[in-house]
Amino acid sequence: MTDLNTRTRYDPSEAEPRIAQRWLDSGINHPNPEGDAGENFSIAVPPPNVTGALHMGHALNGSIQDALIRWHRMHGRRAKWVFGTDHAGIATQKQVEAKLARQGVTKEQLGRERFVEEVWDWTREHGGIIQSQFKRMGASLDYDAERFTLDDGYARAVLKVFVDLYDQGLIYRDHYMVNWDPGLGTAVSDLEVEEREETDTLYSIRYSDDVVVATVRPETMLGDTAVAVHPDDERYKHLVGTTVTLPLVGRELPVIADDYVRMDFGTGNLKVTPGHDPNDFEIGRRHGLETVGVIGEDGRMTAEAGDFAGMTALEAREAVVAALGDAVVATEPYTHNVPYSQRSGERIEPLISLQWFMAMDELARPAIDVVERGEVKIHPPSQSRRYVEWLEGIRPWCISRQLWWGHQIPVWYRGEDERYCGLEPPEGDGWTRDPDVLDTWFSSALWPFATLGWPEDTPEVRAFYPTDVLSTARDILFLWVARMVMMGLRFPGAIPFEHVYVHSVIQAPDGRRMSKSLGTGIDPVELIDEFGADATRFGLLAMSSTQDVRFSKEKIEQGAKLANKLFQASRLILTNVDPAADAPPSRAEDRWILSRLERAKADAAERIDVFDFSKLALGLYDFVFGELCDWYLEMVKPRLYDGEPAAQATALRVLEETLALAHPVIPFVTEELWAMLPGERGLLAASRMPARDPSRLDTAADTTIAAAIETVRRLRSFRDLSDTKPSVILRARLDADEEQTAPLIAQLARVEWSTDWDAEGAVVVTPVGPVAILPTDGVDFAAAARRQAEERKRLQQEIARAEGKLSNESFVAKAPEAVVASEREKLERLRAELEAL
RNA sequence: GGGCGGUUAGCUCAGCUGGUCAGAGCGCGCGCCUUACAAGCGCGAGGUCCCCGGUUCGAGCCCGGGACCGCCCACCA
Repeated sequence: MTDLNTRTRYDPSEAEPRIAQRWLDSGINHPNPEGDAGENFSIAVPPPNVTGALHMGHALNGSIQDALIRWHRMHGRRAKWVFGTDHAGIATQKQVEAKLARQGVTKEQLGRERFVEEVWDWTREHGGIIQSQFKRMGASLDYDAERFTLDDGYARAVLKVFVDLYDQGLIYRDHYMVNWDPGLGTAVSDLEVEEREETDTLYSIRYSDDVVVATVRPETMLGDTAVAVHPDDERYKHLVGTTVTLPLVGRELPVIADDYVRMDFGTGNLKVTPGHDPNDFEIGRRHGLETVGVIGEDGRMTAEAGDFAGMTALEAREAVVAALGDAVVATEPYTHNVPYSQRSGERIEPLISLQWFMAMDELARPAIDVVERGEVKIHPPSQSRRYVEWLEGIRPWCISRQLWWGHQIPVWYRGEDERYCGLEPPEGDGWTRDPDVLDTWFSSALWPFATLGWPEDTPEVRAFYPTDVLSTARDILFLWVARMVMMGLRFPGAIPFEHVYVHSVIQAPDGRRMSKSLGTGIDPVELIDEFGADATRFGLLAMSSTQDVRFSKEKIEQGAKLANKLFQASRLILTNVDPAADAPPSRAEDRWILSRLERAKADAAERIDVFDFSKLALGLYDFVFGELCDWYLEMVKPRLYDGEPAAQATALRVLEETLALAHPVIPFVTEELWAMLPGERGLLAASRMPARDPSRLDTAADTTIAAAIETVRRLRSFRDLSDTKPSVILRARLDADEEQTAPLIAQLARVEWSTDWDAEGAVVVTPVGPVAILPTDGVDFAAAARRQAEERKRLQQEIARAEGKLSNESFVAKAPEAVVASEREKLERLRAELEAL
């Protein structure tokens, strides 16, 4: 162990690359596809964008999933953590478009085929980054079976699902109101739209003597095809069935009655623009109204807008208001929610477009059922309510995107009315393929099974589907998780995962969202550089929770301390034990640490079970610091130096098991130290977690050592308060019978037991009985006496409180006996302590 | 407009079914280079558990009301 004699500090930057390579070389990340999903353990990683870089969310989720994978692998299960990336249609296409723009080229100039080639080049160039970052984290993903949502096999799965759903009538094409992103030039789904509160001007516009409408978007009036009033509105009943003339345009608008209209808003007259407002669209469908599109997909006014054609919507707004002149009877500031595209940040333009949709009702029902029946368990449970409510209100999903990068829709057209949908192009000439691609989430929805080779009946599918856990942040519960459940049930015919763990979102230290654009992001790779991967993993797990949390560097530092502490403890133990040492525990402290270790093992198992990673990490820290290092190692040190076999064997055993227990959280340092343990033992990552041994739980030892520890604490406290230097050995007399731990207490508190029964001294009350501190040089007994007086006062107060409680008749009468009894015991104890003082 | 979560030590957070529950880490103060670790060790000071009512022998913990913060959902021009 010369190594440990010279290495005085654990250096993650030196050790981690070395260890990561050993794992990769070992093949443990790539389990054989044998057995069935019940006996194996699998997780499909939420696929990062192919050209993405590791952010805090990946790092946290990676730490969580890897802890689970390592834990279950160490329990003997074939553990597969499916790795791969997502083609991320919009995001990736945008990157390449931006790159081309810097070269002064547009994608149209290149043409579709060459543009897609460019994107492939781009993904190949930037695609390996996140993989290497996951490796730095120590994530034991199955890198050897990496998948990509656009690779051939995956694409076949996507097209098969499309064709099947098309054949079943669940996928259809329709002219329908969609969220149009004018910046990207594509439709986006409801989930990709976010509302922002804005203050605009609300214009009141006179259409006729009787009709005044209100709108924040005067330019849309050009597309009005009706005016609506509430059916019960007495003011306007006589108008229903008549028409008014639309100013500027001259179109005759029927006045219709519809429940949607609110009588108390404005005048109670609603302009109806079915072409540019989702509500008006619905009204239009109910009343068979004409639809006029005045804003085009380029965000400019169409020919339908007459004189205003070609203007941007905003320019048209001003122009329309100006043209209306006196017809604008009032303006007022108005605060309302405005839809924006999450992808481009552009204001969403609702317009009618020919798009592909997926009917969701039939798919949603089973996905609701499996959660309600508990076949899919969502943690924390509050999230399952959100999930169910969302699915119950689900609407058709717009799955087509006007992009070039993605799975092109497998539908061909010929002439006006011939249409073909299939896996292979149709026979014959003159067919044109639908230019649109599928929403990226369409392919992501197949992730848990398409990655395993479905629709083929592969050994991987049989061995690892359904997966066990899906871990993700809250924001894609609907976007992704719900859709995977629907597709899993519909296609392979089984739930895609048994547990959904919804982890917290880590916010910036000031509570804002971590984001590049706000400048609030923290790069996990920099954390790994500075503190090591173990520290980063530990810190992220420690700060995780069921709710959002603020990033705290302190937790990462705590992780670094834990890694170093284990390293130092190993140095102490491994440089002082004889590898052959073998003897059963001989003393209370040996039995105590084995008992505490057993508790720590049980505790960790419980935490893993309930997905409480914070307490898993912090519990390890508490055990290593608060029990193993602060106390046991300090107690056992002299015996280690003396070469006592029982001490050596116990220390070694506890170290070995502690390394194993901590491995899922801090894999690197534990693997490093494992290799230094005596004997040939292979990789820790491939080893079995030490079996639980309830026979080690030892209440007697727990009590004995807890008393000794408390005694040491009180003696140290006395030392400090009496200004006694640590170097001074206190003379003290133990006025009680405590042979078992008296030497231990003497050692740790630096006292020397005296048998001078006649001497007077300051009394320190301890759990093992009163200890008299005898006159010693360098001890300020006056200070100690002051301290003792304070202590006496505190005891008196507590006694008074306990007495008060016990003399309260209703307390004694109504409180459970055990509570009353323990209160009595407490009072007895306090009285005894006071007496001793 | 609905729904959910939060408000505990200077900071970040724990506190299970109401009865040693007032805690941890960091920070702060004091003291120590004690042959594993000074990025360490020991000791210590910090809290009207957001506010107001209520239930109870007893309430951070339960109930009602309020304040502030955050998130999600939603078709009100």
